[in-house]
Amino acid sequence: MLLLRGNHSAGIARDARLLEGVLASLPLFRGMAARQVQQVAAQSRLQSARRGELLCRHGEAMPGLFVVAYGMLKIALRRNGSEENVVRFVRAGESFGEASSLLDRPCPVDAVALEESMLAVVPAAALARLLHSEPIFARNMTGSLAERLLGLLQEFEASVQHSGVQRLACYLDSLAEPGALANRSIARLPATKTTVAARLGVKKETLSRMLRDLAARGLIKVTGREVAILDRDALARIAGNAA
Amino acid sequence: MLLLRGNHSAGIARDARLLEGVLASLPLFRGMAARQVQQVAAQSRLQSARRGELLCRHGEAMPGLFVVAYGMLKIALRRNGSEENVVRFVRAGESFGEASSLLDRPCPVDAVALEESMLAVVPAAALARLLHSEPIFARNMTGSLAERLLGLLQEFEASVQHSGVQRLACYLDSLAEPGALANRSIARLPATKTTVAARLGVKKETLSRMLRDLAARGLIKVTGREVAILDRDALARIAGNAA
DNA sequence: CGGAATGTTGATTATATTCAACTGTTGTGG
DNA sequence: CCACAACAGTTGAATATAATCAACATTCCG
Repeated sequence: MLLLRGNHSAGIARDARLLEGVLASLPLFRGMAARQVQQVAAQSRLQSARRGELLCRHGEAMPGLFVVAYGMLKIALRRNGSEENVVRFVRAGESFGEASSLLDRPCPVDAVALEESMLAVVPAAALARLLHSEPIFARNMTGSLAERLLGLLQEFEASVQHSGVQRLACYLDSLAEPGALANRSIARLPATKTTVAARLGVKKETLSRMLRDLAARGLIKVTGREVAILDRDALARIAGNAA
Repeated sequence: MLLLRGNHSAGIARDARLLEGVLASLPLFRGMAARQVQQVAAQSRLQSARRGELLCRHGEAMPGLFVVAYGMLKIALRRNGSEENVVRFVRAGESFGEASSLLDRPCPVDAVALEESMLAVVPAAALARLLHSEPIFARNMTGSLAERLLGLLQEFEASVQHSGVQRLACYLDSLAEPGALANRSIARLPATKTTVAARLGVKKETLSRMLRDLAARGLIKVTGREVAILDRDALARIAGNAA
């Protein structure tokens, strides 16, 4: 068992509690006895990651299920050199790597920390054991995988059938804070514009132009990563319309 | 229990056997006792479909898990009117609808029979029961969903990062018969060119032009739905290269 | 503070769509 | 069995969308 903060027993105890807490809050372990979750935690390890650190490279063996305790990751498909396409962001409390861990397949994507992050890593072997011994876990897992599948399908649909602006409009809407007045809101981009562009499946130049044009039409106002949404209805109309 | 061929008891018996055989051969039910599979079959029904028949429309309630006994389906995303994008073809022995049945969500896609087909339909409720009572089934289901997820991810990758010709080259290669000489083979398109175009994420005109150009370069020879692959290596090179 | 990373803007180009006209194929009812 | 309508496929020209290239501006950490 590798923990991070060396051999100070106080640090270890703190880490163990963190690990347990992170796992317990995951939908995957919902409904399981606290003792069971403790056992899983005992088989897992914590891993910290600095900004830009690669947690898992495409084609490498999958170390296991990653759960984000704090920080944020991007899951990206890479091609020769610098071109990449971000599939999704993984935020605190979310996980990735279920499918390839379960099937013991090499990692199909790159996972990169976008900021200082802390992760719990549950080894594939532990997952396999749980899958056989804990029916609740197996059921939770089917649910999670099914959710992920439908989500990816939706992503696929958006990327294939919507234009760049449509995807942007839709994405901004999904980021919009629920509060505030009906037609206005604030969206805070979760990463650099370049990375958000990759998430939307366009180049940074294209995103820049799209944002400029939406701003010129008075629908939004961009200030760094803050995007003030001035006319949410119009934005939704763009997101939904053909062309 | 609705069976198809009316009340002739011989027909019913035949249908019951067909149903059972179809389910038993499905990876999802691997490792389960014959008696269990029989029970599932008893809760399921057969459904025939003519060419072009819509089995399941986007947004409608999901009747359950569909398993193709014979024939072929396309799973497609539709947008206003006629535009569509084919996610995958479902052949005999394959299934679809696991995820949305399990989560009891509306059907995320359209499913259309491409030819005279016969399907087994396992109601969502039966799946839910199995998931709770049969640990083997739950495990099989995680495996199937994980496979599907990785497959979709790969599909996603291809569609986002490869150009039209690359996707075509890759697809032809995947259809190529393994036999014959090393560098030559035959690929038979599973559907009309228009549908294959939708599968590749391009319009029929674009597919037509791409095929013409590949033929002009001597890499393939097209005769109706038959595509003779004359230089498989060159094709693979196109599929793999950037641009 | 200074250099690297990030973002903007314009000009040009690549890729695929759309529109339109036409040809070929298929399956069905008279 | 043929005629004919519906569907499927081809081709060219014009167009849309976003990528690429290049130059410059800004921001952010270290």
